[in-house]
Amino acid sequence: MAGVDATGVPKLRRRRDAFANAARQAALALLAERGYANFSLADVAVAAGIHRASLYRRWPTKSALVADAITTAIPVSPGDALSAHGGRLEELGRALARFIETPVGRAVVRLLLALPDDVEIEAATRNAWTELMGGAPGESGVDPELPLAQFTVAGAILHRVFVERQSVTDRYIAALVKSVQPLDTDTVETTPNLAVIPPDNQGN
Amino acid sequence: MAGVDATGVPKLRRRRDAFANAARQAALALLAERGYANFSLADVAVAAGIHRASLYRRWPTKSALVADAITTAIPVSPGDALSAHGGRLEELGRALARFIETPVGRAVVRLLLALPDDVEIEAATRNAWTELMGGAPGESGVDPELPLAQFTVAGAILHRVFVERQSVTDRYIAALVKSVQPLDTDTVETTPNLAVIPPDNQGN
DNA sequence: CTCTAAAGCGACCTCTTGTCGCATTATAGC
DNA sequence: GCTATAATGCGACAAGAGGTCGCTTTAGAG
Repeated sequence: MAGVDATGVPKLRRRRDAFANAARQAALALLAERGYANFSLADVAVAAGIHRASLYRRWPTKSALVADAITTAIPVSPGDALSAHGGRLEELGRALARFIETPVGRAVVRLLLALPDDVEIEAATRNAWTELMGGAPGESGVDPELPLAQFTVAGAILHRVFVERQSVTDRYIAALVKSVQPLDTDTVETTPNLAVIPPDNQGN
Repeated sequence: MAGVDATGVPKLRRRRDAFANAARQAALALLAERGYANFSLADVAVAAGIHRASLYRRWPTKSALVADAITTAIPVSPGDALSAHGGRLEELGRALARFIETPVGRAVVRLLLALPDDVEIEAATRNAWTELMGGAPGESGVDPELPLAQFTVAGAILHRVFVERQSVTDRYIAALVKSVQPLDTDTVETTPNLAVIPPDNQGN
C-alpha cells in the first residue's frame, strides 16, 4: 500500500499535520514573544513558511488558530510543567513559576490575560489553564470544586509577574505558600462548596 | 477682563478641558464595556461628539488617550472605591470587589490585563492600580514595600473574576481573607523586604 | 498517467490607526 | 464691532491588519 508508511499513518495526513503543526508552532512562538494583539497572521505565515490565505483555509480566524494551537500544545506539556503537584501548594507554586517561563506557558498566560477581550479563545484558554491546575481535562467550564487555595496561589503569582513585574523566586513562593494556608480540608465545614453557595449580596 | 469667568478660570481652558474630558469619559466607558482591543477611536469620536482627527491632535495614539483617561479618572475615584482600608485585608477585598464593578474600575482592570500587550499603557495603569492598593501616588514603579498579603488578595480576586468567572461575593472574600493571613508584621524577620532580596534562582 | 485534495498565489474588500491641509468657529485683544 | 489666533471640524489619504475569492500548481492515490 503506497499511501501508508511504516507507522501505518497515511502520508497525506502526515503532510497535513506537518502543515498545521508548523502554523501552530509559529503562532505559539509569536504569541509567547509578543502577545496576541502584537502579531499578525502574515507574521505567522512567514514564520511557518506558509501562504497567508492557506491559514484561513484551515482556520476561520486568527482566534481559532491560536485557540487550536493552545489546545494542541497543552496536553503535551504538563509532563514538563505542572503534572502532579499532589495537592501541595508549594509544588503547585513552583510548577506554575516554571511553567510560565516556558514558551507554551507564556503563550497560555498571554491568552489568559486577553480573555475578556476575545470570546473565541475563552474556552480553549480557560480549559488549558484549569487542566494545568489539576482540573478535569475535557470539561467546558472551570471546575467549581477546585480548592480556593490553588486559585489564590495562581492569582497571586500572575499578579506578581504581570502587575508587580517582580520575579517569582523560590523565596517568594515559600512566603506566599506560607501565607496561604490550605483551608480546604478542615475549613470546609464553615464554607462548604464555596462556588455553589447561593449568591448573597451580588450587586453590592 | 473678558477671557475670564467668575471662577477666575480662563474660558479658553474651560473649553479645552470640556473637549478633553468628553473624550476621556467616552474612552473610559468604551474601555469598561468592550475592552481595549474592541473599540476604535472612531467610536470614541462618535460617543464624545468629536471629530476623530481632533483626538489625534491632542493625543498622539489611542494608547495615550486611554492612559490619560485612566490617570485622570483614578485620583478622583478612590473616595468611592478603595480609599482607606486601614490595612485590614477584608476591607481591601470588599473595596476591590466594589471597585471593579464601577465603570472606572472595569476600565482599569481591563487595562491591567492588557498590560503585557501595550507598553504605552503600562506606567499609567500600574500606577493607578498600585495607588488604589494604598501605594504612594506619584511613584513610577510599583512600591516593593507593599505587603505580600494585599497583592495576594488582589491577584486572587482578579483570578476569580476573569479566569474562574465566578462572582466575588462577601462570603468568598471572607474565606479568601481567612485563608490569606497577613504575615507582614511577624514574619518580616524571616523574609524581610521580599522584593529587595537578591534573586536566588531566577532562571528556573 | 490521470484524478483529486491540499496548498500556493495574488487580487480584493473592509476596518483601524495615524497624518495632512484646509475651512470654520470661538476666544482674545483692541 | 474688527481682526489675529488658537482650537476644532472636516474630508482625503496612506499603511497595515483581518478576512475572502478564484485560479493555478503540486504532491499523493489509484
